[in-house]
Amino acid sequence: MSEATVYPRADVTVDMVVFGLDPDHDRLVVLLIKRAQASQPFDGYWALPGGFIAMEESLEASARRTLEREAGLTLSYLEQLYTFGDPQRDPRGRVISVAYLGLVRPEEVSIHADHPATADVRWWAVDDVPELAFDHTHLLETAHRRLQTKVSWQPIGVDLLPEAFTLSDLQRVYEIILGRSLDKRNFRRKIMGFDVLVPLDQYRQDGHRPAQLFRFDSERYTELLDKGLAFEL
Amino acid sequence: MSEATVYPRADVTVDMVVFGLDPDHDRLVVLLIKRAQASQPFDGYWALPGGFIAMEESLEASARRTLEREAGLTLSYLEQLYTFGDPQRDPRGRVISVAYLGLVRPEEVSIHADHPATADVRWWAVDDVPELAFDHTHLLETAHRRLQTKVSWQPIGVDLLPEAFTLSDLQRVYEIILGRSLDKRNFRRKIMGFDVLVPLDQYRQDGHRPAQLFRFDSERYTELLDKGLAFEL
DNA sequence: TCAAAAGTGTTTCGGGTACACCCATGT
DNA sequence: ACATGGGTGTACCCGAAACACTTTTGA
Repeated sequence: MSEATVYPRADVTVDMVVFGLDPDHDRLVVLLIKRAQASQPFDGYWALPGGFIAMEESLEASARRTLEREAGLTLSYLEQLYTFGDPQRDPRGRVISVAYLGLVRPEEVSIHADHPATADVRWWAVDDVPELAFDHTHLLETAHRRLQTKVSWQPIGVDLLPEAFTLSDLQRVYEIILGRSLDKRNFRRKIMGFDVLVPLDQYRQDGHRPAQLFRFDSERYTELLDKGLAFEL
Repeated sequence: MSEATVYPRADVTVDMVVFGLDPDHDRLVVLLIKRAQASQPFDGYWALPGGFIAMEESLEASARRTLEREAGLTLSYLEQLYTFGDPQRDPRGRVISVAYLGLVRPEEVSIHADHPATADVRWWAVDDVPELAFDHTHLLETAHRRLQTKVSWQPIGVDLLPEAFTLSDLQRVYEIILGRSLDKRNFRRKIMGFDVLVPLDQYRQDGHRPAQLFRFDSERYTELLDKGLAFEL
């Protein structure tokens, strides 16, 4: 509620916790950026991608732009996570960070999968990240928890998969995120009961019995929500 | 992630959505402040209490201080709600608002219950608030929804009541917040099953059969959470 | 004695969970 | 023929929801 103000102002940044799936589809990965050797503090540390907000754009637009600029990525899902404003979180001064949680499809993950050892932008397995700059380890943990709870009442698992996917793919996503195995029959019954997956006229052929491919029907999902029906697990 | 920066900076404020209970214990109320007639824009409109963050204090501390300063209130519950950063939300310039959701006990509500018609700080029934300044109607709706969902999996209903309360008091709180009536026997069984209410050696006498008073045992509740047990409804 | 709120158990129903076998394909 | 993942149905159990009467007090 600013009257013409004389208050000193904090910097406002957006930090991004972007999750994807390993090419092997068996681990959750997160996008990190290596800070330049010359940039004090935390030089050489890995950190979450982020950047200053622009004056004329919304926070969400800042989030998407930042990611486009720093990693050339397009998100399939984006939600605001939390705002971190501890006065000590950045040693250089008061920086308030609005953190966002993002998800990408596998095509996007492959963008930085090339030279993992040397590149300064790369995907890291979530349970094997190095020590991060600033309070970013804390942000990452917060995002991971949020993903785990959210996935069980919103079908955001599909945003980690290609447009067309099999039920086993989807189950694997849930198992990876939740960190426990699920019963195949119960999972299928549950998911199909929501009536938000539509079968395609395609099957995946991979040396075994072909698997039915589905796509997520987001209109149907919106209908469901409006009707007050809850997606659960 | 600021390097020594040349970016223009946005203002950062904290806006507070503080809920309480009507003295009659039958409505949810929210604290509003009337903007001075001279303060463009939205002069004379009612608005949520709020203020600029101080450079050396945390966001949460800013929230509590703001409320203390503008209304002399002490909160029994406080949580970050969401950060609103639409470039157009304040016509005077870029203002990013970190919104907080707060709850107060009935003693605090009575502070501004005196001369409701004339005072410039007063409690309003949530489903009867006037048109608010800025995007505050939107903030209020967001907070109200959050309260409704949160109350069903965290026992924050107790933060709207005095230290000592009866089971009927607590049930009424839930009914007011959720907007529907609950079965008395099921409610009691459920609540007592969590083992977080301890009976006091006191009864409330109000012209009818005396009612057992309880207090909320927050240590026990923390234990529960650690054991992974979930409070539900 | 009446009005008003406090307090108390049992039955029913539905969803969650556990569980094992056959099918289609490629090698 | 065999290995690999795809696909399907049923029984049990527990927690949620529905439901009505007795008790205690003040007026």
